[in-house]
Amino acid sequence: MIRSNLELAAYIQMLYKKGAYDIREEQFNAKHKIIEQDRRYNRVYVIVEGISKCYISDENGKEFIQEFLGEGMEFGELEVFSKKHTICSIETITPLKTLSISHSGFNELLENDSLFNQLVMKALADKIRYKAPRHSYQHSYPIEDNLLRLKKIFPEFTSVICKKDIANYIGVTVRSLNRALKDLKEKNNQI
Amino acid sequence: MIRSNLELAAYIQMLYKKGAYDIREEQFNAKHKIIEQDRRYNRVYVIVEGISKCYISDENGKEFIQEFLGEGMEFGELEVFSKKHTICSIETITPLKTLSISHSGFNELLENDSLFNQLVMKALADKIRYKAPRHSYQHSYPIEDNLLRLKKIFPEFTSVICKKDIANYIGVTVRSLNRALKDLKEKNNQI
DNA sequence: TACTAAAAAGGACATTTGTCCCATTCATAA
DNA sequence: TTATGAATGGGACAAATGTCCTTTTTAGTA
Repeated sequence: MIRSNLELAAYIQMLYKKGAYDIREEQFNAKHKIIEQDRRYNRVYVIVEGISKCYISDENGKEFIQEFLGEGMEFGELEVFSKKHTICSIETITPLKTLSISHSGFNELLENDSLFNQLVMKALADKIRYKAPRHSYQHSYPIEDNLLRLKKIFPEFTSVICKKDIANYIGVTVRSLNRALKDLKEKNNQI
Repeated sequence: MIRSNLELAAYIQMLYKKGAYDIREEQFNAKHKIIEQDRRYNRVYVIVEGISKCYISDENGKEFIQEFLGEGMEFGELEVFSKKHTICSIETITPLKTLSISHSGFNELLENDSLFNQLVMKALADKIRYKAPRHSYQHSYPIEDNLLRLKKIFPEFTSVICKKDIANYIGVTVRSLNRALKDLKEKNNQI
């Protein structure tokens, strides 16, 4: 549920310590919007500490959360490959510490550092691998099943992530989420 | 709706003509399952001609179609980066012509051909960019809106793709799809 | 402490979608 | 040509989810 990539986190920190390229450290408070949908930015970020959410909002303001990003997850990288606007917003949930690098530095690294290249390639592949089953599962199973599944992979999710975000992650309304939680409680399946 | 990547198609054909690596041409009939979920394979495919579907099936046999793949789309590449089982099945819709390359050849290309590396990287990024808004849109809009949207980006979709596949792509039952189509017809919004 | 806004919980009802059927059409193979 | 199974279309009802609203709880702040 909260994605991470410890290998990438370790590697980017190693690069940072070596003082290579123009890697920069940044800190953000909770509830800070780092990236806004449909804009252009010129840095790629890797999370070193904390949790943020990556979401799409539609014209009615509805949010659909794509993933929760934890240590080692990168964002802003898609726009390096296809020079278009961002498709997601990124907002911190907890205070966040990141390392970031400019598009040109990122490209240099991809070109010259074969291990970095492989790590980024694998990170992209993992995002795809992860998304596919999640959406199909959510679509074809009732809310209760989705909650039990979340509980299994991340037992304390209800205390870290607010109801609205959980609902937007599963793709239902808060009302429906509450209903499902209540029903589970009555069945003695505490969440 | 039917994804394509003409740049990659052209590039892989150029490599094939040069006789480089171990690129091999293959043909498949319609309704042939090329890749089965939860298996291991050791080749990466690029579609040169035809249409196939990429789908996940659950334990009840329900299919959820991830994308329809057209010219230039690759499949089987995710398993090069993370050495795990396939997450999707690939089945042809029309007769299909592909070029394929072994995992080791693919890795060699990534390592030695910087342009190929970039094309693959971009292809992965595009798969992510494409998936995100699609799923969130499907989730938050009624079936009719989804159909009108499909109609806009691919007007003749109903004649190329069977009802079951369209339903599995949108993530609804065939019954619901038929209901929506009928309602649209009554509103004079022919599809 | 008292006030305020946001988050959480849930009642009542409407709407959408699914499930379970059955009838019809279409394509294909015997 | 006939037989067979798949694809299509839709009726009737059940179940899941959304919408709209109100109340309660919580957390933060004057």
